[in-house]
Amino acid sequence: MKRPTIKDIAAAAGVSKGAVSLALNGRTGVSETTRARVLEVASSLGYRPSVTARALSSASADAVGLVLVRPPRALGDEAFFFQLIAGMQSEMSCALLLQVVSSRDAEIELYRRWWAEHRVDGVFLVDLLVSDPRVELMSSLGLPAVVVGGAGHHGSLASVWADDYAAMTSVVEYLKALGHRRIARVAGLASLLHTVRRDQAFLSSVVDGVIVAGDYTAEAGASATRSLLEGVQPPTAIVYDNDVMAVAGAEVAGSLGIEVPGELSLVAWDDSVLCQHGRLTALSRDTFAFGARAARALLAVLEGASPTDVEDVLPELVVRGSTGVAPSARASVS
Amino acid sequence: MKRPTIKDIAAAAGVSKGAVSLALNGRTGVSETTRARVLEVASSLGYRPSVTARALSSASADAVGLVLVRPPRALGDEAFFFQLIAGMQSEMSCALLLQVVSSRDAEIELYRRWWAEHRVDGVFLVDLLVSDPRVELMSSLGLPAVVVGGAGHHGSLASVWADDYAAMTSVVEYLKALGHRRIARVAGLASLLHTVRRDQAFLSSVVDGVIVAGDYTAEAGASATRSLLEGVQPPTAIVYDNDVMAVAGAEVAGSLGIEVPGELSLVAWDDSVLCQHGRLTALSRDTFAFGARAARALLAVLEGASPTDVEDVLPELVVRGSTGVAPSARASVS
DNA sequence: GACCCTAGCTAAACCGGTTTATCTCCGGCT
DNA sequence: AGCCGGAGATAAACCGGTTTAGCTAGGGTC
Repeated sequence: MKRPTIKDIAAAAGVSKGAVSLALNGRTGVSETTRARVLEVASSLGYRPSVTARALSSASADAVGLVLVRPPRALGDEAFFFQLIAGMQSEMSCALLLQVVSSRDAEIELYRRWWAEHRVDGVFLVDLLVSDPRVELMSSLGLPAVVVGGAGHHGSLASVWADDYAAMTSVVEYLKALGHRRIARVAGLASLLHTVRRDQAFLSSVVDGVIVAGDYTAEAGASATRSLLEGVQPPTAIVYDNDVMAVAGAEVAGSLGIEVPGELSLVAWDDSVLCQHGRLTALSRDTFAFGARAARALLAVLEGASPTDVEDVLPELVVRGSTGVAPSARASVS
Repeated sequence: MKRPTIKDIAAAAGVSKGAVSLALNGRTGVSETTRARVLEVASSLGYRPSVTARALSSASADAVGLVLVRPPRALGDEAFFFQLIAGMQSEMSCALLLQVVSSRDAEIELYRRWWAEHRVDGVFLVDLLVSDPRVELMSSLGLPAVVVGGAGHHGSLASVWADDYAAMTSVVEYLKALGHRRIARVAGLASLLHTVRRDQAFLSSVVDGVIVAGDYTAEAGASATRSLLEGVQPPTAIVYDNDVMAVAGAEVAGSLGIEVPGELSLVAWDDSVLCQHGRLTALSRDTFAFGARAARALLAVLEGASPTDVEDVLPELVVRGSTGVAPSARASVS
């Protein structure tokens, strides 16, 4: 089986290849009668232009790219990215080229390759680092890109982000209002920009705070929680950087016989079915909508709009059963 | 910035384009000394071949495709697909072209397009229907494909599958051994092949069974469970077709004051963090490994191996707190 | 020495489009 | 009548590779 090409149409319509190209792309240079005839022939032959061929002559590749740096096995548990991708897809008519690599270097190499090969029209940049070489790379390559989730301005790149600083501050204020003073934070990867941002917000608004590093896995959440609770001065509240660590932490607290929220309050960052069923108070944002917004931003850039920074709505704290008045505060009240 | 092309290398090495192509692809027709020189020049210039251009002359597209038919919003909750994709990626060196569409027709159209445009070297087919037009399409197009999750033989296509029939039978036998007689099944979409297969297995091994249709959403799981439990003769055990529906069902049972597993046993199909935290007995399979296996199968087909049917390991029943001896059986014992 | 074969390379066509240069024809203006 | 301009079309170059046909030089054979 063989698909019709532009040459077949040209022959069938009795015109040249060039004329067909002009006609199909709605450009001037052919008469309306000829254009109509060409379109007629094209549709009757079931013609579909080849993106591959078109990409060769420096036009659109009809795809955008996303590279995730992560051990593949860990990826499956992170609903965040899948939600994000689903949201992106909802706003995109073109395809998404997705590849998972295991190192930052491989990621950069891949972006170079995709660019060199005209494989994508633009890319999403996620997991922004504190000083991210990709930002510089994109502008030097001239590859349209949207920074997803990195607060602040990034060179000439468009970005879509949520205000992690304000969100963290609001969480801490909420806990402080409940009487909590000794508050702990189980953080995500220290190399990520939003981790630093949340760290800053946490430290500047908390009274007596401690930060433990984590890596988003259940194991990290459990061990961090254990070390915090078995320490000399255990906190009365813990804020986790994702849902998986928070649920694991809740389990550890339970196994240690510590009552939630009576003796310990827990907050998860990013809501999910997991938090809903664990009755965990969580900082909720609509990741699907976030992805959709990112996709729109990228499409806008591809259409020539000047890159803008779009701030997402502030994450909202969904209070469930895992947070309550601090034990010390309650003691002084009673 | 401009990437070096084969022409640049030819000029730098003082040979023709054709010779460079032969040299780079390890084909005969150039002397070893010339080949060495060309490779030298190529690497010093940081040359990367353009897949786009290569695809034009009917070679590899260096990508495989996956189309998901689903309302995008619903996708994010289905950890199954993300696990699957993560597993696929772990075994693939090439990129995955992913697109979510909303109708079966759009899916077929997309496969046609990708094929016509040489955009992918092969595709994965998921969510196999009872009589699936895609199977016929693939062989008529000559597009290499792997059927993922559809038990049985599908024309000339390779397939990777788990034995749903045997798995369902083992679940029912397990429940029967616990004394359950009135067993219900909350099924997935009736159009899917594996749903039918599970239905058949369920009906042929159960004594007094009833099947309620669902669509994998929490809402469907909840309403199906409610109608079952509020019926005249409520079942003593329910088997759900996925984790989301099972967890929702457990919640409904709780809100109705029905004790699990005292009065009602629950089993989920496909294990997940959700089941682990809900202490739900679940039929567990390694979806990540399943995806990896599918990827290997596709790569094998691309390399010219004749298509084979690979049977995945049988899902394993992980018994947790949601299943126990049937109430009637217990009554007769005491 | 004539003949043939083959290794090693080049030139050119080809893939399916886009884009530019060129060519023709027709109408309007002075 | 002569000139200019623009619309409408074509041929050809181009994108970056692959592939094929053809050319040349050298070695072996009789």
